[in-house]
Amino acid sequence: MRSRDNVGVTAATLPRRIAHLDMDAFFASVELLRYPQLKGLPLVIGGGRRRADDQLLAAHAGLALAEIPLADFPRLRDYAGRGVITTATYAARQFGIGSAMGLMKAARLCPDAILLPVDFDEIRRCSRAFKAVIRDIAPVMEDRGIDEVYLDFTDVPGGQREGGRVLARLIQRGILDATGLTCSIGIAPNKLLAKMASEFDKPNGIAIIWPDDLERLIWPLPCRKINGIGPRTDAKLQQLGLLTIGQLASRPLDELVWHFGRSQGGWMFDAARGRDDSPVVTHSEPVSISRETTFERDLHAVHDKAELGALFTRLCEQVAADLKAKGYVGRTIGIKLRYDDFQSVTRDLTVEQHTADAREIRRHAGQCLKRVDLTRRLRLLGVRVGTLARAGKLASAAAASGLKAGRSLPLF
DNA sequence: TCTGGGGTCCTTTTCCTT
DNA sequence: TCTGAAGGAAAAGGACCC
Repeated sequence: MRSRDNVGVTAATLPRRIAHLDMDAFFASVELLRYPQLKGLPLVIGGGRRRADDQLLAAHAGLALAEIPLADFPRLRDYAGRGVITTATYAARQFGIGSAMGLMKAARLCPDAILLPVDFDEIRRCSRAFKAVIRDIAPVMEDRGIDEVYLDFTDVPGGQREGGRVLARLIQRGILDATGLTCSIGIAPNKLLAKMASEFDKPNGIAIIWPDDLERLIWPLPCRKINGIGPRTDAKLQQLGLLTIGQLASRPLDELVWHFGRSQGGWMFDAARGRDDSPVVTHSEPVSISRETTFERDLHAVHDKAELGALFTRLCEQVAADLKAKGYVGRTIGIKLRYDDFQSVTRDLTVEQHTADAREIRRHAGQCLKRVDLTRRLRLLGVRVGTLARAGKLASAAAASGLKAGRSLPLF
């Protein structure tokens, strides 16, 4: 029996109703609001080292954005550099273009596709706007990044009606009115299933999963559809002949633990059965703050010493600025390098005093740099600060200790 | 062929102390 | 003094996500 309307039940017996909301093609949709003339055309968002549309905007100053002629938009074929695609519209995907693909490869597949850089300020503004709408309606919200959230409908008034569909519709309408954007919502007894459900009816859809839908709707899906099974784990599962979630669910716990370890094996065993009791987390503190950059061309620690040194300093300054802007200090300072063969290494160092000072960060990060092989060519350099604490709580202690600004050491 | 940037979490290794 | 066990913290790497 299915009780889809739970009018009159007491709070203690309300079944969990968890929603996952995912904005539809968020980055591309935000651009289409500005440039409606691009609707239906192959559009790629990404790159961004150079603002490909700067010239466009400069050349048409005074003209409404919607009136800029199509012929003047930057095309994929004109791009030179190392970027990857953040997102592509369906029209672009028809050419075989997809997220995370190198832009140079995409340019070969569809040279005429329009290329726009990610406008993070605008994206963040839209993100705040749609989340504000949601919070007004369903305040138990877990932020899962720029374009998606989990919601706990269980105790929201009306959250149980039609299994959550009524509330979901209300949220969709509110977001559309406030931002002009559409989203897809999946509702299920837990986050795991809600996340899968939100993909069932895209775009602008609502999908509901009930406990007894597991075999019919979930088990035929590939294992990769489980949030947490990525390309590596999926390849390993395929080697074991486990292609679908149903096949995964057919394996005993000890077999999965044998192949994947206690933690991951146990988790997969539950996930394949649609079990997940993780809560909707409404508040979280950051664990680390970092900045990294991939160079236009591979650099060498000796031959490109000046350039690398300047980049390194800038990364430290950016991390320091980010820490200060967000009100944190940290005491684990680390670096990340990527060599020309794409091998990555990290080194870090935990110090006594928390800091958000650029010179201090550079000094400790410089110590880390001395512990890696700098004879090979580099393609990426990053700086990270972890073991964070709220700046305010430590401010007085730092002042009392008479913290001195560190001397910067010659590096590179 | 080509592979960004900013994160989190987990596992394994290493080092230190008792 | 040497050795080993055990446990914890830090370091390093890897997988995954948006």
